[in-house]
Amino acid sequence: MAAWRAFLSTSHLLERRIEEQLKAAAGLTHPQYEILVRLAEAPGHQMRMTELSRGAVVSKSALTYQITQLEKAGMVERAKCPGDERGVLAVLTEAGLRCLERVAPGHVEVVREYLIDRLSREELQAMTTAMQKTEAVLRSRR
Amino acid sequence: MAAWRAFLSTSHLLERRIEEQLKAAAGLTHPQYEILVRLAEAPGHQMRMTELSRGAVVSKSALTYQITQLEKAGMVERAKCPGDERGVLAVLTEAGLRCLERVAPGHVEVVREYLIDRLSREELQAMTTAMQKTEAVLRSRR
DNA sequence: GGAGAGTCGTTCACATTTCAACCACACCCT
DNA sequence: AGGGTGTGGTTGAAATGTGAACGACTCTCC
Repeated sequence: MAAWRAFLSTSHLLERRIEEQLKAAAGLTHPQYEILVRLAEAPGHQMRMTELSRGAVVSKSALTYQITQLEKAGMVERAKCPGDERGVLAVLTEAGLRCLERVAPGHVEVVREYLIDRLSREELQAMTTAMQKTEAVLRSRR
Repeated sequence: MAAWRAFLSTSHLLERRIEEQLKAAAGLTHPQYEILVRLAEAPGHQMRMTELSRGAVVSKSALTYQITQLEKAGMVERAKCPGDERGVLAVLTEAGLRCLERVAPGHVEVVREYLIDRLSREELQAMTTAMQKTEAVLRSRR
């Protein structure tokens, strides 16, 4: 259980640290940042709402809310989904992409500083496979 | 960065799974459960508010809220702190302890099922030290 | 070709978290 | 003593998260 305790505390502390950094750097929340990242990686810089919410970062309704926020900030736009009349596409705007490019280095820096660079290659490897195993199980269960 | 991605997704997914289990088993939220656990472990089943909030589980004001909820549920009581007139002690009640004892096995089961038991001894060890290192750094920084 | 079941995104009501401001008390220092 | 500073806990407003319910659409299968 020590493992679990450490995991829990660390993930919360790290989450806070990241939130703080992102807020300071660009006024973004962590969920918002994750959304931008995923959109930037998607082909055409766009993605279906449901698909986006499956990233485990946010629930469906939280996503609706966050996309609205990002739309107000001019970083994302909604578009009709061709071929599926109910669907909505979230599309990254130019401004959104630029913002992401501006913020990403600082974010990565924090993650490295507190997590990645503290670990040996073996530890990092072990943690990654551990996380991936668990992730796979959790995803398959629902 | 794959490591980070995996870590992030997994912690969110796991968090949801746990929340779901606790809610079903006892109508508790995860933060509430953590509070009960820490109180149960504390000498005299009691702890200062601020100390409790340093566990990284919740912020000060969130703690005030949660303790109020737990008080309504009869699982915790507030008491004056002898020797410090401003202080408040959160005290675990009999009912709170019984509830915890009833719920804990199920909770532990979930954590084992999804995280602990999926890992080899070495992986578990590596992950634990990794988490502890990071935790130490994060705590020292503030 | 149409009924029923499932999916998509939004909305609602509500629970919770955050941040800043606040009051009361403790501590320090002379 | 007693003023300044710090700490402990609470509060209020605002932001965000959740789950259930909804309306619109698609799909499947007869």
